[in-house]
Amino acid sequence: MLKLSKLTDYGIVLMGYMAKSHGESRAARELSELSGLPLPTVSKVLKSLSRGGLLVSHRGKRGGYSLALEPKEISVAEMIRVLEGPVVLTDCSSAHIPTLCEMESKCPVRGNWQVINEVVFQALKDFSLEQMLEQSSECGGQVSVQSSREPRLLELVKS
Amino acid sequence: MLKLSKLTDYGIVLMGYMAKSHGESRAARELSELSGLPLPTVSKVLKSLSRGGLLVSHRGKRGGYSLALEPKEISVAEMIRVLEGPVVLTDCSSAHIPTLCEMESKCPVRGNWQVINEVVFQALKDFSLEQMLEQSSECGGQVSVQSSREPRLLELVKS
DNA sequence: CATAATAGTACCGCAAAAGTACTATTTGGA
DNA sequence: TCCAAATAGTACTTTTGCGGTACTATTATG
Repeated sequence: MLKLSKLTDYGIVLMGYMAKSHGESRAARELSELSGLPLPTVSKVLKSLSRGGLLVSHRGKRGGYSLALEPKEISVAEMIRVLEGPVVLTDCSSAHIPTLCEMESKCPVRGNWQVINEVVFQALKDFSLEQMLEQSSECGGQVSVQSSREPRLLELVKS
Repeated sequence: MLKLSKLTDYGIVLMGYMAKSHGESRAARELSELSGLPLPTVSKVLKSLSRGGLLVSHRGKRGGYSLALEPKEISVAEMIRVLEGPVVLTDCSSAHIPTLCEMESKCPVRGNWQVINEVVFQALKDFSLEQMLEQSSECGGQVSVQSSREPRLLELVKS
């Protein structure tokens, strides 16, 4: 379903918590309690984010993680890339390695995947962590953001 | 990696072959030989596309499949939807069912996933099967479409 | 030096994808 | 009328990779 993995989902949520308390260092345990996610999982994800350069880690007692950049400098695309690799929809379009798809010569859609990837990537790149924290513009963010926006989405998906 | 499943990839390639010989009915065996994909796999995928309304099937001897719509009327989004379900990046944004994410009340990024989904979906919707058949505008489509375009993609992904 | 945090690694279970096989059904043509 | 060739449907097996967990090492604070 073109879905992100759960770990990626968690990671973006955790980045959201980090951004909300910007500047402050937070331990994995804290974030685990805040988010309700199991500690080992949180640790794993934070480690990835740290290795990917989106968080900086402070070891030792009173250690923790803090954001490496401003929330507005961090794009959704970047978080996805760090958490589950580059944004590419098909194997054939990820062929940096010269192992080209053996059917490439006769493939009728060859080449155009990369255009699509680029478009999707741009969409994700233009959305920053800061923007993700904002309340949805319409429907000030009360009870049911979901149900009020759902028809629109559904309409699009079903069309 | 935000990747499509192989079956979906195959499906879109097969739709490409169908579009190239527009109007003509093609049997699964033909497409299997054209594409080099194993026949059972091709059958499976064509069946899905048929059930999804993108192909029409003709049974019996001299049967086969043909396109249900004009190539320009079929979007990449539609093919993806038929082959692997609606385009939604996270579980929480697919909640038509009122089983909202239990962490929703405290989720810092709540609501905005739907905006992102919509953007991605639009990008995929605006790309038609017809467009996928066109040669890439730059680099007339000779030997190495890949290697000539790859640096651009890489640059984007790495940024 | 003890404590509390991250870093790293390795492992296991499970679910979904991918592929395959088999049978039923339909249709055209000899 | 019957056979052949095609799709339809179902069910099974294998594999892959995600998700989760445990354990150990390392680092820094007080």
